[in-house]
Amino acid sequence: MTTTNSVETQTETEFDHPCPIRDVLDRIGDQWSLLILTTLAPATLRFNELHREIGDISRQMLSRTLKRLEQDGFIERKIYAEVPPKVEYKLSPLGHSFLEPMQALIAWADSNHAQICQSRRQHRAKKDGQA
Amino acid sequence: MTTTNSVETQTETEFDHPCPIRDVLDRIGDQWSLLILTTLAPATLRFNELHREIGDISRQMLSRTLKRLEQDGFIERKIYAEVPPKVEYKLSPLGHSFLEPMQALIAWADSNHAQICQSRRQHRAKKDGQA
DNA sequence: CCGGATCCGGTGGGATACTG
DNA sequence: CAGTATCCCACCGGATCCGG
Repeated sequence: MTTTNSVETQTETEFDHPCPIRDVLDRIGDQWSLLILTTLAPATLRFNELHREIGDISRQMLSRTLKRLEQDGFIERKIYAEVPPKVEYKLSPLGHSFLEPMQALIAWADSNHAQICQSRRQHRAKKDGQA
Repeated sequence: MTTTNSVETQTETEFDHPCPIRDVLDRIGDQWSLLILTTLAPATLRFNELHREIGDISRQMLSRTLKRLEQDGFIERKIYAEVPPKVEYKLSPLGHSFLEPMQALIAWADSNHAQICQSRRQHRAKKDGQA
């Protein structure tokens, strides 16, 4: 196993996660990262445009998630020295390349979501029947 | 946006998540699901075999995650009416089909992990330089 | 307009002990 | 062997208020 969380009791876990897959998924698996990336895929957007576009995200989480995505190199942030401030976000080449394999997964999710829901209902039915 | 978490104040969120991608990622994005699936991909395993194989997972989480994966139809569980008990876990067809697009993502993570780490270090360096 | 700071609840996940 | 029950903490994410 490539886990090895052994010694590092650090609260950081910021860089050099030993397992690439885990590392990537930890970043992408959160509530918002992927949604932001896909929203940003077709267009460069400003902060509040993004906020309106996504709708049900708090400004906090948007800000926080954007920062992480930027740190990880998925998106690029351009600040215009204007008043009022203007900040634009866009995907980096890395971000775009990430979305390619991700598209396959998204397509899979779309195709198989119904089956998953059905499976859940069946198990739910069994349980209710027993109880 | 397809989020619509509107009314459902239920603690469950068990079935019928409106957004397929979110739904799938919520299940798969946790610490253990994917690791279990990949471990189970090449071989059918018993509970404790799985436990040893993964190593740093608690039995609780193993049990809990297996149950969810089974409910969602990713794995199948076969109980042998023996003493001592014997339970085998294997991927379902759905589970196998899921791993196909997932492989692409795993490959991507492997290829680009170094770049992500580097990007993190650069940002870290910037911050430290300023501070 | 673009966020940061703070508070606070829900949940993921570990440790341990117990059951069938 | 294959789990469950309980406790407990860390962290994610929402709400709100504040600053540049």
